[in-house]
Amino acid sequence: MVARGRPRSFDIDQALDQALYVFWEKGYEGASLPDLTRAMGINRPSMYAAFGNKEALFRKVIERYSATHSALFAQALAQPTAREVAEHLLKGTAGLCSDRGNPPGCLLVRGALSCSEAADPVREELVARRAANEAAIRRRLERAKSEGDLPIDSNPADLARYLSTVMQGMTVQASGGATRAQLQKVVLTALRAWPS
Amino acid sequence: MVARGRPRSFDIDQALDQALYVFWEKGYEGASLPDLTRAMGINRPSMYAAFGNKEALFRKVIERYSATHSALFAQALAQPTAREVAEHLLKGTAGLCSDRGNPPGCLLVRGALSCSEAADPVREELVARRAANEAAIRRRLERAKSEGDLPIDSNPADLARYLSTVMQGMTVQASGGATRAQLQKVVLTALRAWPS
DNA sequence: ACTATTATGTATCGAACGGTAAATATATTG
DNA sequence: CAATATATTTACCGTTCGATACATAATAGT
Repeated sequence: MVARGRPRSFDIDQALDQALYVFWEKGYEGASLPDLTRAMGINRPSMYAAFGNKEALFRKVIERYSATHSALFAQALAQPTAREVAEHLLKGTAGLCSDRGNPPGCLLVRGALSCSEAADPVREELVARRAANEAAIRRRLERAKSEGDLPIDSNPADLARYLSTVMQGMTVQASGGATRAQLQKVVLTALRAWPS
Repeated sequence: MVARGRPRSFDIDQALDQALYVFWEKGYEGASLPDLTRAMGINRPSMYAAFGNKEALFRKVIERYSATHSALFAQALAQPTAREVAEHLLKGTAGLCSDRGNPPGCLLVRGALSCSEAADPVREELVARRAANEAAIRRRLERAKSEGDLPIDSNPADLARYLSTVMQGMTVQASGGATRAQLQKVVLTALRAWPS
């Protein structure tokens, strides 16, 4: 498969990164095509030729976002104890949510929490990805419990949901202007609920 | 001040309630004027005559929403101990977030978490109201601390932010389909972080 | 050089957006 | 019964939305 025709004048991944930033800040529906193409440095037909349409672009952006951040996620789940898993997840989220280089909070939450019917497929995709992340935490905690790393009366599903809730809440906090130091204190408080 | 001219054919508060429901479900930008006027049972010029424009309508809806729910809020803050304040806030939020009669979660979070620049004033209004609610919790906990109802080494601001974070996280959870039972378990876990 | 293929730039599409002008309907006041 | 005042209805405004048709530019293969 050799390249034919006029070569593309922009880098796909670089353009996706620019689009990511816009979607992250404004959400799926809040980001207009002029917003996106301006940030990407291309014009509309080039975007449609390369990515299909707005929704397909968003899905590719989400895919890229997840791939980038799954490393941090996987690293947290790879911690030796459940307690350290929780710590890494919460502290990592606090760090991400207060990274001045990015819009505040998590794209999976900000992307389409509420929207018009037209964006429902996108909203459901984000719901599914949040659920998948929570399920991954739950499975890790189930393993921890079977290893005796969590008390016999603890509930991995409940703990996973609690962690997800606090992480998602941090996105709202960050969107409201919470600082890194403030989020880190939230993490310390939240960890006091962890079974010992 | 006596009524003159043709009388209004609809009830203002009832129309606001219908608009509330639409904004609650779709957010400020996701709710279109046809969505709103259809739910309100009136046509566009009547809406503009009665409320001004879409943003003014939203602000009146928010005002009404806050007034309705401030009762629940005030009741929680009126609990005798800090522990009971936290319990009431979290359990009340879990109940509200999983009320099948309403869209899932809190309007102050769902209304405009991320949006286009055009909706920034509305987003900032919601940020301010969330901050005001958190400040009210903080003041109640400061009082509790001064009354010896909270440990001397506890931090009311941090605890208030933690409660806000969990409550806001529950809105995201509810938007993702979490059930009442699941949210109640989140509350029980979250309360284990509470200082004794 | 010529053809085939792909990307880009311009100019535009129909639909939906928030918002209104103007005419008509329904009430109170004198 | 006018005269006045407000509400509703219809039809429409200009703008922005996501998405494209079409002509032009730039590459590879023969």
